[in-house]
Amino acid sequence: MNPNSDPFGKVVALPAAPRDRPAGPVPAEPGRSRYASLAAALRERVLAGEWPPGSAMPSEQTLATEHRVALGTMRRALEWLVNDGLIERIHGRGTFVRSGLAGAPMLRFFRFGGAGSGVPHSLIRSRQVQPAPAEVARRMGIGRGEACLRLQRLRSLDGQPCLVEDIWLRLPLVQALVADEMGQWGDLLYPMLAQRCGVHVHRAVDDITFGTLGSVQARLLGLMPGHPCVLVTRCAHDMTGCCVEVRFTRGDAQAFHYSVTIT
Amino acid sequence: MNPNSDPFGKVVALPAAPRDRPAGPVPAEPGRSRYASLAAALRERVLAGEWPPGSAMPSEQTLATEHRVALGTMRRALEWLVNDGLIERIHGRGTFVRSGLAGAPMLRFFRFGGAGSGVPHSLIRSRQVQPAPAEVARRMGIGRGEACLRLQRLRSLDGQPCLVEDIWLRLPLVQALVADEMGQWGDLLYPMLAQRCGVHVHRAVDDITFGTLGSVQARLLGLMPGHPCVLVTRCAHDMTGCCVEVRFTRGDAQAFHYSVTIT
DNA sequence: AAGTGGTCTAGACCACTCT
DNA sequence: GAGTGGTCTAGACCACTTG
Repeated sequence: MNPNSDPFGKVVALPAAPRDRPAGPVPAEPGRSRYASLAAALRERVLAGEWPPGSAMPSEQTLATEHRVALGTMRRALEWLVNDGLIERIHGRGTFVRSGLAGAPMLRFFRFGGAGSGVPHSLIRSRQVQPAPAEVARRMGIGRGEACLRLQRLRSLDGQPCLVEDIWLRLPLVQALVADEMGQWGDLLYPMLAQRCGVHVHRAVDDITFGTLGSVQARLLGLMPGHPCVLVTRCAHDMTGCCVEVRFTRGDAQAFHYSVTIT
Repeated sequence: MNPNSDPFGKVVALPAAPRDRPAGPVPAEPGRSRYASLAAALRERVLAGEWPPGSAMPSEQTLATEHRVALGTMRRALEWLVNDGLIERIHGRGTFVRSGLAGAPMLRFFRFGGAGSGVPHSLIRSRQVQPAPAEVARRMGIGRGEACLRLQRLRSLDGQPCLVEDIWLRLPLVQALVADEMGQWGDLLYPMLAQRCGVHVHRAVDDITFGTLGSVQARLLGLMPGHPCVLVTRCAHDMTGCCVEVRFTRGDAQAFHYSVTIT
């Protein structure tokens, strides 16, 4: 594998204040391009919180000078981080650390009759601190039985229930939500996680499989028990790669549709 | 929308032999970067067949000289075409026009018990020239009832039938297959299309929905009629964007799985 | 007007592949 | 060794946003 295709595997130990380094070009490690090293180094600084999500980074010119590389090289490194989804650049304004996914709408997997207002309404059916079952623990990378915050949620479009969700959140990361006033919660989970817990969901993996509805789920959705359903199992990660959420979403298989393009 | 995000919308009329153009830099159209124009121009030359699929293009240095731009600018243009999937570059060897998808395996949507040899065995159950039904015609962008080559195929893994396929191919593009000796056909359709018809599948869109098996399909798969199934509807396009295939693939919904990552 | 990212240049040098 | 793509530099100029 080209060592540059994943510039983040190995990270150079860079002094906190690169200005203090001796003169001369950055020592590019053998077999690794300079911009790959730069990208890895910058990534570390972002993850360390030097520039919090949503804030601006120094200009490319400043960074290039700091790291004693040509502007083009620094641009190349920043480009990597853009493709990686860690930062975004806005012409004329600056370079910003991304504040995470606004939402990763489950609805993109479904096509329900109603035109829909876009974001479905969320009803929290229950909130409990519970020990993680085996699958959740495995996916979250924690010990079986460790405490999680569990939310059971029913989502509706135009008053019509369409998705049932079983959400497991990592503690103590979301401790703030355990006793929080739920009346204030919006319809979107991730913006709330960012706002109330400082947890920024940066990447989510959705696993899609087929199954049938249990009796409780069926009743909530107004369908028959055993009705075919789609199960979307999501693992959401923060910037550092830590899994902060495992979610099981079920919806009518009839309403499912998804499109994939191959090139 | 940034006019550079799709550099192929508008194409500069370039003389066939750019060497003959008057001296001076390429006239970048207003609001369009030079490398975007270059990418569009090169794309035209590829589509026109100047360098057939699988063959090498001139070196970046040669192209840069021909088009009277700096090397870096030409590299940027070529990079576009790489991301677009039209060409690929190999360090030390050259730049090549991609010969199309080797395969876009349907099996990636399924997880069947057997370890599997990778490519499933293909059995052609029928081959007929037939008028296109409404949906096929619509997706293929042809008139309803126009003649297509229809293949019905059963795919098996380790001797176990797993997928039924209903394939509609555009005529007269695949005319060579109408009377061809089927015994010679391999298990993969696209390499054969390239070899026997000169049709290179460059992009495929798969639409996934759920449904139930008809009686014939069920019998072929060894399942009960009405059994839940996944229906993958594929439209395959060649380099020029022309839809050359519409395919309906059905398999056991229980075996379905797919993973999507969001960033 | 000042500061930011985006484009483009011209050239040096390196790494890889073939013969 | 010749030819290819990949990296890196140093600098000019343009386009966009903000005060």
